[in-house]
Amino acid sequence: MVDREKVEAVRRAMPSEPDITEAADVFALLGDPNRLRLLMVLLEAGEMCVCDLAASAGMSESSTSHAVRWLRAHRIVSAPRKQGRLSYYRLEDAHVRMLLDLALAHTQHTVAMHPEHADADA
Amino acid sequence: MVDREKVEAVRRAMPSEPDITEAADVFALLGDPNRLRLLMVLLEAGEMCVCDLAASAGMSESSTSHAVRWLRAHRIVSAPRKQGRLSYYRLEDAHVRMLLDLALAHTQHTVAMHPEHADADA
DNA sequence: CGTACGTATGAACAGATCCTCAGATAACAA
DNA sequence: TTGTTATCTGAGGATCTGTTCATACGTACG
Repeated sequence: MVDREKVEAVRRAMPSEPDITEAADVFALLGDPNRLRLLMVLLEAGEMCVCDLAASAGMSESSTSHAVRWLRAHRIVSAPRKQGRLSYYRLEDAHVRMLLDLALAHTQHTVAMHPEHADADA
Repeated sequence: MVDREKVEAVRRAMPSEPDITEAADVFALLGDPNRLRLLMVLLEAGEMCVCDLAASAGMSESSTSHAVRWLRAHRIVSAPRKQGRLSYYRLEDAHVRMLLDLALAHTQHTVAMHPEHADADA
């Protein structure tokens, strides 16, 4: 008992399959707490080497390296700027930066709506 | 060989753990192509019953129901408006709506930067 | 009442995911 | 050179995810 007409209209307006899977890939990348933490660290720090990333995100250097590799493959972080033995990474993708900002705004939403935590006027 | 100072500064500026895991949860929800397709359908259609959602997204009604249940648990889609045997769902979360819009903008980014596909001025 | 339909739910299986461990590579120092 | 450090990479394995199948629930219509 499907509304053929409505369904057809919606299907025509849908993004292409490759676009959907690509978007889903990016969201999935942000969907892991450790990777998300790494990206938040980069958002804050601007540029960091693997060992500092690991320390900041509280994860092992190995899994950090794996995660960064994954993010690099999707052009979310840059290729490393190598300085001696250190590899410095940066956030590359402006859209992802916006997604992270939005997520932050969402989490701070409650705070924003209850500003009595700040020194309001008393 | 960790830069203690930098790491400490970043850690202090980080969002709280619950906020990060909550954000990661939302991103993970959007990270599945089928769920993302369902949400895109809702973004386009405004409101839809399970069978039309399934047809529009090209998935089985069972997995659609499972997916919607999951999205419902995270307040991303509304509780169903029941009309007879049909359950109508809507996008509930304004932030998620923004995330979806951003994702769409990203996928259409290439097109936007190469407007020669449109009748420019010639 | 009983049947048909739309939806909801649970179990179970296949596939993906992410971590750790171990080893490899490259740059620097002695 | 040899040893040490920072990073990278692959394999193994525990865990999670998402689908399908089967079934149950509630509503409408005879």
